[in-house]
Amino acid sequence: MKPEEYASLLSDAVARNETLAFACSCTIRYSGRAESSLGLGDRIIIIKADGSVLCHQPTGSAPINYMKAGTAHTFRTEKGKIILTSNNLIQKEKIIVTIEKIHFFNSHKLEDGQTISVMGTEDDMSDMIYANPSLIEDGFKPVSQEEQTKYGFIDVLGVDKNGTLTIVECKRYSAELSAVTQLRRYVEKVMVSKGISKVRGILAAPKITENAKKMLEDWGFEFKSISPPKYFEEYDKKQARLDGFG
Amino acid sequence: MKPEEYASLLSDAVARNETLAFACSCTIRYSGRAESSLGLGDRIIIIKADGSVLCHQPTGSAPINYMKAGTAHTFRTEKGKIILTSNNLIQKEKIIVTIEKIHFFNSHKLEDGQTISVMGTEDDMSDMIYANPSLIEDGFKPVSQEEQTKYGFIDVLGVDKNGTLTIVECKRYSAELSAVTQLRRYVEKVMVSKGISKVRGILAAPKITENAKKMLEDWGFEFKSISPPKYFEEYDKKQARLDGFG
DNA sequence: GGGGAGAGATGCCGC
DNA sequence: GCGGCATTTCTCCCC
Repeated sequence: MKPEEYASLLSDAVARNETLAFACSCTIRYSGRAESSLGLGDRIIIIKADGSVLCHQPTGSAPINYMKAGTAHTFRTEKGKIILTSNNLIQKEKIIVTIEKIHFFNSHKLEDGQTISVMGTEDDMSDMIYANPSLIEDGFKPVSQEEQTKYGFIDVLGVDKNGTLTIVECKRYSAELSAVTQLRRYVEKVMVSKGISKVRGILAAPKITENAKKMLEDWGFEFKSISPPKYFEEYDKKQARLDGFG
Repeated sequence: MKPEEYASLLSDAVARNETLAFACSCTIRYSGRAESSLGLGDRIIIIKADGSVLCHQPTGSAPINYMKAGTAHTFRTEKGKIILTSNNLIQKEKIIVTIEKIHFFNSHKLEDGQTISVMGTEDDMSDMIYANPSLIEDGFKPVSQEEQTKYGFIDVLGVDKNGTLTIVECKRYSAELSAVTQLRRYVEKVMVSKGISKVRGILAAPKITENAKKMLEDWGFEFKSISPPKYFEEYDKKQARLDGFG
């Protein structure tokens, strides 16, 4: 197929609000929040009906170039090459793809009204602690969840068995230095805003790095090893033989 | 085409180490670090030669499900449906895609030896400051870049015109609360490790949020408005009429 | 729309 | 491999 024919084929698919997927040999240039340049090679390019575009190299899971919904796309030809210009006026961003050869192309009108449901997040973790406070320690009583402060959001605010105000910061993965400074920020803010001199800080996570643990202890805070809940995992152990998922 | 034929077509393409791109109506289930479930709808699925897989809904720029390189993929049929099972034993992760209908399919062997070059990053910003220290203030002299400390990496370490040790933390976007706590962590660490009571902290970014500015000032630190450098932007203003990029 | 924080973050680099 | 951290982060939620 001639470049001119491909260009109008691609243009028409975009005009019909279809989702496009094609593989090509191309160079890519981006200018916007940052700037990038990529030499000649094979890539997969996807343009969605909402205008978002993704450029993928043949390896790796992250796109090499991309633009958000609301981007306008035009195809033209120049010296036997197809040139895709993707422009987002609001974000002041632009991608130019100079295509030497198209390996394959397809497009289709896609429909999807579903929303993903995810379990095992940090929210689920704080829900679990709120519902089962002894996970933190005996006598711990949650007072509020997602407490708003000027200096940030507190995951779980509670009182320990001695009546001391206690702030719990949850992390679903290994807690690092930034988790400790985050906790410290909340503790300091609560001490000032409530005029209390003693506030406990607890970092709840599956594990913590060495440096973070040191910094945590330097500040008189505590670590409690807790993992986020996973519901499917339990379910799947029982259902593995029924639905083959496990 | 029959489901069985599609299943072997897809299997063969994976076996030949090609990159696959197909659109289908499907349900998706994920289990691994967390767990997710997605009902029936149209999606684009890409499987790369390195084993990485991406599942995209028809809108939005982020994949709804994905797995990294090293994932094994098998296609089989069950009750007229094609079932893709993607398994990563090392990461203990699994995706199951139950495909009702394939809208289009393509695959191709892709080659790409290029590496992207990005400009306007935080590194470029600290390079710029190191090369042109007066951007911070008159008399500022950088001492080292990317100074390693137990509590993190300092972007630019320098001395001001009065000989006071000064730490500069760069952000390429708007500086928020976490940028202030990061700077504070470095300043405190340097004060302790070098036994100095007076260390200046400067946050260099295009802009800063209201709350971050307050916290910054509460801690006696300073803000300096600096943006990351962009080369194409300048070039393109001059070249706009020559290469059409601008 | 801005701000703050999580994410199945990802990817990079350093030790 | 872990750790610390930037990212064209993206996305969500709340003010």
